[in-house]
Amino acid sequence: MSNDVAEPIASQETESLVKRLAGPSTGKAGLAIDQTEINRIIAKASKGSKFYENEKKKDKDLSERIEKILKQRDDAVRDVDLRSIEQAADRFIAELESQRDLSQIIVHVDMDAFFANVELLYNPDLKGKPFGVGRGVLSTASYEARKYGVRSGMPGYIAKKLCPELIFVSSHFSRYMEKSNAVMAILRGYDPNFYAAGCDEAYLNITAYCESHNLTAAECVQEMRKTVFEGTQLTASAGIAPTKMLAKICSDKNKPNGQFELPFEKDAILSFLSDLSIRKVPGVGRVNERLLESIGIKTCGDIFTHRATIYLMEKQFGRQYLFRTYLGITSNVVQPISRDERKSIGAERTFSALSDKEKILQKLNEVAEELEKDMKQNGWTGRTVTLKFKLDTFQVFTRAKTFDRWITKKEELYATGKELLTPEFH
DNA sequence: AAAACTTAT
DNA sequence: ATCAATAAGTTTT
Repeated sequence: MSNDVAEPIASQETESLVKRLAGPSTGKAGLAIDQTEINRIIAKASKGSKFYENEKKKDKDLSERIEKILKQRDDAVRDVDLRSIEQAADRFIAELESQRDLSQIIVHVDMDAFFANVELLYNPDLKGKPFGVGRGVLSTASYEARKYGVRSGMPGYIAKKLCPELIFVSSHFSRYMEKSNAVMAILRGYDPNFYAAGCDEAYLNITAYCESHNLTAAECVQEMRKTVFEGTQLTASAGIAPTKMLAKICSDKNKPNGQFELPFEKDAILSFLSDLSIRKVPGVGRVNERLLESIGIKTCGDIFTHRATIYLMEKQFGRQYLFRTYLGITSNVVQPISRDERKSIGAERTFSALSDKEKILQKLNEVAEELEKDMKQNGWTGRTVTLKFKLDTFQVFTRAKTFDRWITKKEELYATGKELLTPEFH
């Protein structure tokens, strides 16, 4: 360690930018020992890069957007009787409260450091060591690595700065899929209608299972996690609550290899939420976090304090969503995604900047071929072709074209992509 | 409908 | 020096 620890953050580097550079998963996951110090190292490591400059611009744009919203709020709040707005909000909230349903037992199961723990089974020497899965950008990090602030989605070279002993392990997707299938097969036994949210997490409604097996929710989930472990050698954490949102938040409470049950009572739910960071709420990412923070909302409990502002600015903040979040009255419907609900399929590649048009078109052909292969494999098709392209400045653009016929062949995909891309060459 | 923006794994 | 791939939903134009 050198004496740079005390080096102050450059003045133009706002707090929000430093936080932004630390990546989207920071703050969602539990905080490491000294997140401020970690953020500083990350900001320093990425400083001056094109990525950094792009993030800086996005941060500035967001700050301006927030300023505008605050002006709108000032206009909206002027000349109104806040007391009566609050009463209107209270009536709105009371109406939502009357819809509370505590009858369903929802579970969110979340595999612990999934990719990392699968790799551990194939390479036990990694046990106890900090390692990350993936090259370039990490898919996940072992718990030892997380202590240093290493996170999924983090570029390897920054992870290495945070944890110089970090070991890089290549990813093996077929291994993860095999384990994922094994886990999901076990979960299906507890709820045939369960919803797999990605390869390492799932939502279940275990109300019927508990009833027919004469088990409490906690006993059922304990047994479920034990069965998963015996069948796969992998640990899972779980949350038990009356809604999907609450179950998901609870699954984080005793991670790894633990479970947490929220009492199925209104007051317990409200107090659980009251000091919970708004960032933990599914759907609140780093942008909405800043938006809400700007009007004083940092926790779910703050939603009530600022209910008048939210009520007045329905469009900007979405009062139904926020009031439901405050109450913990959100969806408790668990159902599988049926195949025909699929909305899009895509393929993308990142490569070092090319100025040669022919070479770029060659890349386009590659993704067209891969996309055709993926579509064929599963019998999918579509009528809108969207071309997405990213410059070396990290700016992202999309161009789309909708047809009145189904597009399936790589030749059509390539031709459409080329047509959409050509006007962009200059 | 197209493009941008946000979130999530 | 170096920051992904994929999908879905929302908002704006």
